Amino acid sequence: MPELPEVETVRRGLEPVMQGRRIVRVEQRRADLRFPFPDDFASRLEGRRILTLGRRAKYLVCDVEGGDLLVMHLGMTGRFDIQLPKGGRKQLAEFTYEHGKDSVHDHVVFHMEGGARVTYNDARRFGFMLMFGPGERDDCAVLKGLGVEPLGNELSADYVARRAAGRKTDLKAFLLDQRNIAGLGNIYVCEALYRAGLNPRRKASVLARRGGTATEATQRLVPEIRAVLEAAVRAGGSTLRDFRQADGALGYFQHSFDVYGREGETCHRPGCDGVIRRIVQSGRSTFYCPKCQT
DNA sequence: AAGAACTCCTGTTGGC
DNA sequence: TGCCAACAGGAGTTCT
Repeated sequence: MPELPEVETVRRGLEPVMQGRRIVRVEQRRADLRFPFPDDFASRLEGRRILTLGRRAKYLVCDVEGGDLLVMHLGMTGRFDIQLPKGGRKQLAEFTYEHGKDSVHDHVVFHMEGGARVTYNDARRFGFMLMFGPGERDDCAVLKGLGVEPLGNELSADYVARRAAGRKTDLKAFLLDQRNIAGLGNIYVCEALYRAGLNPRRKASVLARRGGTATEATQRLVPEIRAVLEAAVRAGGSTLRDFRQADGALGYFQHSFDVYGREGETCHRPGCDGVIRRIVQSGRSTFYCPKCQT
């Protein structure tokens, strides 16, 4: 659920309490999420420092002291809550930690040096945590096949044109496929296609080269993907159902949606009086304006 | 081999 | 109010 902007928002929230800090203790409350936890999950982390807390696409990636790579994915409903010790260096007993009513879905608690607690909660358990040793990290399966990072320099009209060549799938599915561009999800694909004025049902091959250069559609789409993601990161992500920033604050980009969740409402584009439609593609809702997305 | 369908799991929402 | 079906931000696996 969380797409790139939400994961980046979570990363920024966790960074001050996790990066460079030692994990004192790990409470692992069940054997699996979407996948089983790694063997010795807790013991491989306890007593070790998180050297870096990074993000790749929708994954949180931690370099752990000693050479392990910790890879975490939030799935649809994963979130982290941070509890800080009241007044700084106090005892655990003095935490103002209130178990939410859904604490049955608190699956992992990281107790950090300095007293912060970081709790992973995930109702649907589509998220996961995996670890890769020094010899395994280079071919870590979940990260290996990912396409380019949309906010990085590798995303270009040429790259997209190359990936889209000969593809018979529609634009929506092409952009959701993490092997092409890694980090987009249902919401931001809808929003980017809207901004670029492209109909989600068109074939991905409209993005392929014509006569040696990327098409005008591709030239339009690529900057819009960047723009919508950057704006969403600036807004702290989008809050729909469960998403919160790690400090409990709400993201507010959902107020800027042009199409997502706006079925039956009027198109925002100046001069367009289209009505936003919802269709189903690849089993997921697509929202678009049939009048100005062509 | 690409593309589509199915699957995991729980909570919320909307219609009757 | 209760009940039930539809739906939810993801993505690996399995089919055709």
